[in-house]
Amino acid sequence: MKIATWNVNSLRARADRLENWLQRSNVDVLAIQETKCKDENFPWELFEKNGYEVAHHGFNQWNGVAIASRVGLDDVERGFAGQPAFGKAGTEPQQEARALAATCGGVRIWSLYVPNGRTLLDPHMPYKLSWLAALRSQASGWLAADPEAQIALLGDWNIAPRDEDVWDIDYFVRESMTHVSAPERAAFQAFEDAGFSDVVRPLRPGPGVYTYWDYTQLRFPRKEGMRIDFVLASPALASRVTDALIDREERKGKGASDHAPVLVELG
DNA sequence: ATGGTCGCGAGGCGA
Repeated sequence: MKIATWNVNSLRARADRLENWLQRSNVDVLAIQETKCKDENFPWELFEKNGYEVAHHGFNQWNGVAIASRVGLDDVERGFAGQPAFGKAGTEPQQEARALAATCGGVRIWSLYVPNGRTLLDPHMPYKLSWLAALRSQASGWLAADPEAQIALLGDWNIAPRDEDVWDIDYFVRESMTHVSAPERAAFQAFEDAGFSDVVRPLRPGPGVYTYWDYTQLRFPRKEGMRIDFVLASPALASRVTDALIDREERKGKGASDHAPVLVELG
């Protein structure tokens, strides 16, 4: 079985590329982030005609997560228990469309779009950290309830856990950039401490291996990217991994998402 | 080329 995660940066804008990619990648399950649409604008037929069931969670033009599967799609869950909400001062906090789960081929799949944080001093940064802490708390509970559970936490984590995961760590530190700060890295490490491991890095080690390249500043041709999209697997699932791939080719050309798909093969 | 980007949705925000 082949599972993958991809921040598509708008499903509608990426419909043709996504369809082509589904056909050549041969994935069984795809976790999608940043669909950027509500259900009524979702391209349901794109998935159906290619043999995939699909579940979507999206309120508006922001965020949005989906799971497509051709090995079953059961027990769909929108958001996670205790998922923090966010609202600007004076407005009602909203739980954003950033987490969606389904059981596909015996694996509990989570499609996750972790809040960006924006800047180190922005209110979105404590939101990001509390969001991650709340998810980790839930994920620890799933494993405690069943240590043999096959769980995959896939998505855009908006964290570069190691210095080699950005093209120039000195620049990030000097400019007080997000994604590399100690609290963000600690929030990511907490998942590994809870038993969820990055199953791609051992097979696709850095440096210089990235999943995201900013549209601006010619980041892609300059090979200035970030590794921020991850597949974290529970122990039982991690033991099944036979291969992994970051599809850098998909970042090329006109009309590409700024993220590349990340794939994991299970035996 | 001394700036260099997208997408949504119709001006500015988010990444």
